[in-house]
Amino acid sequence: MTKKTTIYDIAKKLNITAATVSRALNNNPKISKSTKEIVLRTAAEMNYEQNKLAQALKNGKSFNVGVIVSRIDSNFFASIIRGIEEELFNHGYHVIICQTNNNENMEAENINTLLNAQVDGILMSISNIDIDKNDAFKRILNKKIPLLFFDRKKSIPGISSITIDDFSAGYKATQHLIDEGCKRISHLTVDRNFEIFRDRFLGYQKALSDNNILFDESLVIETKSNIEAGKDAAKKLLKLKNPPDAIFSSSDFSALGAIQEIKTQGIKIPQDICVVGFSNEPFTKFMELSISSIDQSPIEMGKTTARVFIEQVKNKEKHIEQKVVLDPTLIVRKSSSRKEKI
Amino acid sequence: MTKKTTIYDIAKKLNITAATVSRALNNNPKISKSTKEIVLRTAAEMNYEQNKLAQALKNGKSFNVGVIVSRIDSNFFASIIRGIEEELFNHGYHVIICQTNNNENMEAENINTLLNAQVDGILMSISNIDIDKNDAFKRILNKKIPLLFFDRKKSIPGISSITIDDFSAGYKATQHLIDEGCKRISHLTVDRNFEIFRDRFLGYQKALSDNNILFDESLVIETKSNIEAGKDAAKKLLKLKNPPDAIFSSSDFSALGAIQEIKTQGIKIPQDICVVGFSNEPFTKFMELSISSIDQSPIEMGKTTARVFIEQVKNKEKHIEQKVVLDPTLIVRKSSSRKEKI
DNA sequence: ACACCTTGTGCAATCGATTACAATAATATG
DNA sequence: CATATTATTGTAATCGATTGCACAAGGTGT
Repeated sequence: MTKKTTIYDIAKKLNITAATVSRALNNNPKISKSTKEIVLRTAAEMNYEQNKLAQALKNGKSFNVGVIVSRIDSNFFASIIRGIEEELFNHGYHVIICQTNNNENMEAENINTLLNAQVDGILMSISNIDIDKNDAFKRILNKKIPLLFFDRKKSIPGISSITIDDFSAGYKATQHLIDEGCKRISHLTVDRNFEIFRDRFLGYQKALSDNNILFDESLVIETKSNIEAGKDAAKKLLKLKNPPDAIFSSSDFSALGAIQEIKTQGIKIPQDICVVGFSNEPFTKFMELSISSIDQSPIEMGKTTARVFIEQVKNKEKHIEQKVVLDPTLIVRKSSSRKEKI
Repeated sequence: MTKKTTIYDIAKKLNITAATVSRALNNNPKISKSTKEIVLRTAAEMNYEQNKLAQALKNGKSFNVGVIVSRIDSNFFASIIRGIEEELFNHGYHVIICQTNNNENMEAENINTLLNAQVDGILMSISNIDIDKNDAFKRILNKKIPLLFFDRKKSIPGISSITIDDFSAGYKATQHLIDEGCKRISHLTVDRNFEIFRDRFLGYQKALSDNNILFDESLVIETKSNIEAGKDAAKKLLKLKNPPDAIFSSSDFSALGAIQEIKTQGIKIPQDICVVGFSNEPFTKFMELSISSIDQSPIEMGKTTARVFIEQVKNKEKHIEQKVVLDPTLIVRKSSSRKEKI
């Protein structure tokens, strides 16, 4: 008796039609109360469980949503996914996760398999920039299922996105450093071809000019987002004839690397150099020399993404493009607190 | 033309049957080369993509696997899921994630919805202990789909599990502390009703007795796995007439809390008190006073879990119970290195 | 030239649920 | 009491792909 019971089994047992059973289970008003009762009771007795697959095939709705990120074992993405899952769960959706490892081919492959699996939508943080040539994207757009970008977006007409205001984040961080008395502020970025990194950079630049500080490209270093890269960047900066008195990094990891290198060289943080990171990774708070950082409220970002998706599913017709921009929060900690706020 | 093309569309265009198209696409040897060629070409031209849902309904195989954890935004679980996803992707499976937040009802609910979604297997880290009364489990067992436990398991005949050797981990950590010269070793645990915590405790006990150190229950504190709890535990311990000279914590977070409290009280680590945590959370490595910990190689655990699942799917008949026990690694860092190894 | 075997396709049922339309029974209306 | 109306249930097609069985055409052997 491992065979699962279907509505046909119930129908046979009650000498009625599968159609009636289906209607009774769906609480169709056309079915009499007595029939509904007996069907429900019998279904329970027979341990009936709806086969979502059959249902999905019939209605063209799988109640599965694909989420694509570069990697899930990053606190930022994991938190976003947590938010997405929690929100979608309440609407009966399941989350299928895919990782690209920043590989363009994986991205395309994931999109394709998700589409074949008939997901009802795809939520993704884009990993590469030159997607246009990639026709996996065309497939999504051809199907009418919602596509949403979170965090890393690409500007495509009609496609909604949920991001934080990276420009504002860059501005806030820089302004804060200026407020702490810093004059020569360096910026560690990753790749300014990406909107998010360019915007952070632009915010940084704007804050400088708003405070009449001359922008100096030699203080900007493009580097990877890891500790080693941060150390290397710090080494370069400290070798300058006129080294910086602050570092605003687009990554907590390179910020940490920079801090380690700076301390190794006997330079004091925050007295000699202030440091602000980005993403509010858990470790920034735990350090003895806690690291100031920009919080992107990833769980909220995930929930918002999910909510926008739900909206789009409900209003199939009005495919309104939404560009939700969340406000980042600067979290000031010891690495940039000369004034003993904390 | 947003309508997706099916094998029927291809069939109509070529004046053949859908059956033939299906066989051609599946490279069935009964189909002539010429037919195969034209079918494949036409399929490509028409942008045909297989509807996995229909296929799943027919074969009873969805190629979806459910993964249930308490929360995804924990480095440990996220890494496991990363491992699972990477491994299963190569076999064409997708991963559906569910979170229970350690809520027994959510656990049951997730299992039920996953089963209704016709997943081909469920991989989970169990969150509550008294599952027996819960009949969601019976449903899994009644269906013949594989159920696997990772990390937190429950001993159920016929059910495989992938865990680390928690006893060995507890033993190693304790032995290490003893080797560093510690005599009064405290243990922070969470809930010894869980196998994993009990085993760590038992390993701790065994190491003590193997070294002729008297076990003292007053040095064992059951506490939550967070920083505050760790601080509180440390306070209690330091108030003892005879305080410990080492702490082995079943959680990196409470270890961190304990460290913070100990330092606040002006006591030196590792000179006065050595500390070893558990899980090798990323922050343990980043701290200036880096924290010794037990690495559970979560990615490997995830991959192994996925592999065992694949095996079970392939040998449907031989439902061999496997109990894979991975070897934990003690990572010695500053918090317990009196001998300046690092 | 006839029985027989290959090879390649078509026919039709199936997976499980949904739903427009038809049909029947029950009740109401004049 | 006949007809109109309503309440319920049944019939059958459909979603898209798979597959056992039947069948036709061509080839082989005698």
